[in-house]
Amino acid sequence: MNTTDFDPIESLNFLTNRVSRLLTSRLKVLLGRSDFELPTQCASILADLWKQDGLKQQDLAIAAIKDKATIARALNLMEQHNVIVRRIDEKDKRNKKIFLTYKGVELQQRIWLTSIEISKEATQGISKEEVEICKKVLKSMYNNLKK
Amino acid sequence: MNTTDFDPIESLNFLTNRVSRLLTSRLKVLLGRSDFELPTQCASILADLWKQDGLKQQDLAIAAIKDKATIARALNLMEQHNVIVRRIDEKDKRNKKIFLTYKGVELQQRIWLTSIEISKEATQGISKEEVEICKKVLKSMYNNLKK
DNA sequence: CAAAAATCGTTGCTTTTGCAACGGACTACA
DNA sequence: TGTAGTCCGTTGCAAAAGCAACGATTTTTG
Repeated sequence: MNTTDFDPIESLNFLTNRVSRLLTSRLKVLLGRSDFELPTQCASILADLWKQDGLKQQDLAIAAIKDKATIARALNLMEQHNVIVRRIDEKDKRNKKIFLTYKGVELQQRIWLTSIEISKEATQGISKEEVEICKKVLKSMYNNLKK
Repeated sequence: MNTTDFDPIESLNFLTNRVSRLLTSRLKVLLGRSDFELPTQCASILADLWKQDGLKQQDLAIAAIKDKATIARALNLMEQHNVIVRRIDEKDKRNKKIFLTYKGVELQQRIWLTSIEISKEATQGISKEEVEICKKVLKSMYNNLKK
């Protein structure tokens, strides 16, 4: 085992971590310009709510791979800003279901458009085929690791 | 623009974020078993030091895309645990150069081996060619976004 | 049917992180 | 040469995030 064999930039852990961080910080900058008054993390939650209105908090915590307390506090903020609404699940009163308000949907649109813009910046000079393969591999890794 | 067009799992931001988080949490679990007494973030710093002993703190902050104060505190911990040594750069006394101790090198080895193991888990069922393309694309994105 | 175990969201506490301000050291320019 | 501006690491402070414990509710089990 030779020390010089290893290069951090060849490690998937390193690469996904840095790219993710750079994409998020770019998102923060671009959203900040158009008075996005919430912490960037909320953008991630909004994305998860995209196709699945009515999720409970626990679902969101799992989807975001974060602690449920962290999600609860983010939702508090979003509720204060009238971006989401919490409603108790009558079928199981332990759960609170999360719904987007009209303002929340608007925010989603803005985040969506901005992410697309950032993806274009990020994949400049890379062929579409290769980007697609990259996404496919990431999806497989996600499924492998998700448990 | 139709709401149903969007699926978060198709977004590079989402994918890199989740895969990175899952890889890191797996790393935390596996290192935890073999009494890795430092916060997981230190593993990332150790990786950056792999090929470039003698970096200054600012370099590490940039490499890790984190605040220099955050790095300084992580280095404090690592110094307390005799994993690294700080030495003032005599040529420019503003800088402190970071060097690994013997114990630090040992740690690196352990982290390296563990990352390889995790990568194997994560890429199970994916062809090597596609994994390579994925890494290549991530590297390009990294360079595009790094500025 | 009753008691034990599990699930969900909240709260308190601690750790981690980033931002801003500071002092010490170097550089550039007049 | 000296003065202003820049760069580096540290510290104080505030925001963000995880862990553990709790009450309320539901499910399981005997």
